[in-house]
Amino acid sequence: MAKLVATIEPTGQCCPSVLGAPLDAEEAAELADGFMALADPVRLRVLSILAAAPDGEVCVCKFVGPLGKSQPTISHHVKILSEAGLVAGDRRGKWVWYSLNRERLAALQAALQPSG
Amino acid sequence: MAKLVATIEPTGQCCPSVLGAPLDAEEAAELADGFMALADPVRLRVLSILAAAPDGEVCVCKFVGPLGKSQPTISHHVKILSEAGLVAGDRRGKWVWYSLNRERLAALQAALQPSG
DNA sequence: TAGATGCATCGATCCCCGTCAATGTACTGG
DNA sequence: CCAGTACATTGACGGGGATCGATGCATCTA
Repeated sequence: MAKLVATIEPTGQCCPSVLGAPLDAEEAAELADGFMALADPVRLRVLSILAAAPDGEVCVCKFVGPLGKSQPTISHHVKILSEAGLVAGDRRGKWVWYSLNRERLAALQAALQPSG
Repeated sequence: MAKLVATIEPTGQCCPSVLGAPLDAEEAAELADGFMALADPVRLRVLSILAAAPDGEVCVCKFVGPLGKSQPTISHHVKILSEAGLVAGDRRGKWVWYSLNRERLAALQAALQPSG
């Protein structure tokens, strides 16, 4: 096995955590950017659709109808998710297939981990 | 033993999760409200200070200096956290002591849980 | 090459958020 | 009571997000 979860030390910490030591301004700003990307119903639904996709990829056109928003609005939200590192797009001919970055999502999840 | 974690069923789910089945509009809006409360550096630092407090309680006056914001601004953010159910205040004479609602925070954390 | 399709960008609009000074409210102490 | 302290609320300002129609760009197809 190539690499474990970094060899967590008792006192150490791999990522800034809300429940660990008090955050400084920079750490807080970085985490806030991540949660800001999650702070919209449309974006959360985009993520959940991606997570539920059998092959882990969804064409942008599959978001417009189900989410009830215009195509520019969907494109806007997908861009925000992309800039936040939560999704990645892959152009294939006319279509762009987006996939979920589960590591990035796990990092935000870890910031809320009770143990710190 | 009184009550386990609700007897999780393979297909069932206790709370809306971003990584489970696609979220409907209502579930997504509810989760988005929670993450919106986390999407600010000042509020994240308030939470982290509360989490790091030895007795789990911090007087509001202890936020103003370290966070470098005015007293009304701090009061504004604490109110948002309170309305989101993430903190609770307890008035004792002149002072108001705030404490962290770790269950509410854990619920948001669970919504990002990889298993669903 | 012309038209159609999928997606991104632009421009405009509306609304909400973060911030602070000023003020209000509640409690304490003299 | 009155002054002071701790916190909340108000009002105003600036900035940015959410939304959509119109438009631009790339690709496919006839």
